[in-house]
Amino acid sequence: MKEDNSLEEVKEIFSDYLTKKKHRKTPERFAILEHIYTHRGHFDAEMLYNMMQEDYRVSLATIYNTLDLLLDCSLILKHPFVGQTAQFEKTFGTGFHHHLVCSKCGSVKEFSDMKIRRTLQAKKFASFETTHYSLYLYGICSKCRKEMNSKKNK
Amino acid sequence: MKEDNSLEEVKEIFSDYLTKKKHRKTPERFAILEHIYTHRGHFDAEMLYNMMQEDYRVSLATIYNTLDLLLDCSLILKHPFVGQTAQFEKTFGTGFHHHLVCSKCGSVKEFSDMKIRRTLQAKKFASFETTHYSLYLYGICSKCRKEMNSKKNK
DNA sequence: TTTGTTGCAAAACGTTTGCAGCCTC
DNA sequence: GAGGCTGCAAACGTTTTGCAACAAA
Repeated sequence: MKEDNSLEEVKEIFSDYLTKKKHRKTPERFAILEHIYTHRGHFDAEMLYNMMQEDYRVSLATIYNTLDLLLDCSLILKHPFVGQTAQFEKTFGTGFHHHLVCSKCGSVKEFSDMKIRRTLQAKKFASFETTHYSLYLYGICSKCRKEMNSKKNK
Repeated sequence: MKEDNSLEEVKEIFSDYLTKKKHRKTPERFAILEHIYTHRGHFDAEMLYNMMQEDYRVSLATIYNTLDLLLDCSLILKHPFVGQTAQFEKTFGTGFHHHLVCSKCGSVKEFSDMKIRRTLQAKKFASFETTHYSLYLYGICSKCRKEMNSKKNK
């Protein structure tokens, strides 16, 4: 699947969703979707706002509004990181991955592990229909580990 | 391990931690710890504050301060649920468990799975020191599933 | 034409901070 | 007695809301 196709595909999904829910297809909404899908990695509302100021001006309120819609139709996901601002990520074309979160500096790295993935996907419940999962490993990244060690030696 | 012993044990851990870090052993800190460990389930700062008003008055600021200390010595953990307020949970005497979160009604259930636990604990990184992990499975709980089915049949 | 959506600014919310007085150590 | 800790209230940063103007259907 090519990047370009992915963008068109995603716009269509959003369009269908808006139609189904009887929401309006405003240029702002599609501009926001487009910026998200031509951007790499995680982002929060303000990063998206700043990024968009250059070529398509929208208000923060509209960004929050649209993020809710995109969440509802699963075109983005909201990360439950412990911290100040809500982090988002697009869901199409990113491949599967888990997250490493540094408890010290809050940095987030991604990793993939097939064994973990298989183990989790195999899990079934009688009275719960799993749609997706999120796995976060917390700890200290190498950068912070170095800083802590050098402080200790003082 | 009995509940009563667990409380004493936990107080000792906290006491040792405070000594080691050269922090003071104030009555407020131990009162907060005690309330947390005689309470079941998840809680947030304000719930704890309201709960404590009855028999030991502390300020919200002190609660936040103490929660940070308890996090630092791993007597509680902070849940990265998607949402407004930070959720905490005690770490001793609760057994290990993962979480099922219903995307429809937001209810949270716990489950245990040794295979998953072992797989995740076995994972090691060269440049990341893992301290803990959190796993959340999202989906639709049986109650919401029934509601959705009965709506569809109308 | 209707009514959902936008931008703006103000409000709300959880959390953090500054500071005077208190109480461990 | 010194300095960390507390309570209070004000400040902070993110997200939500109220409202008038606008534009999609």
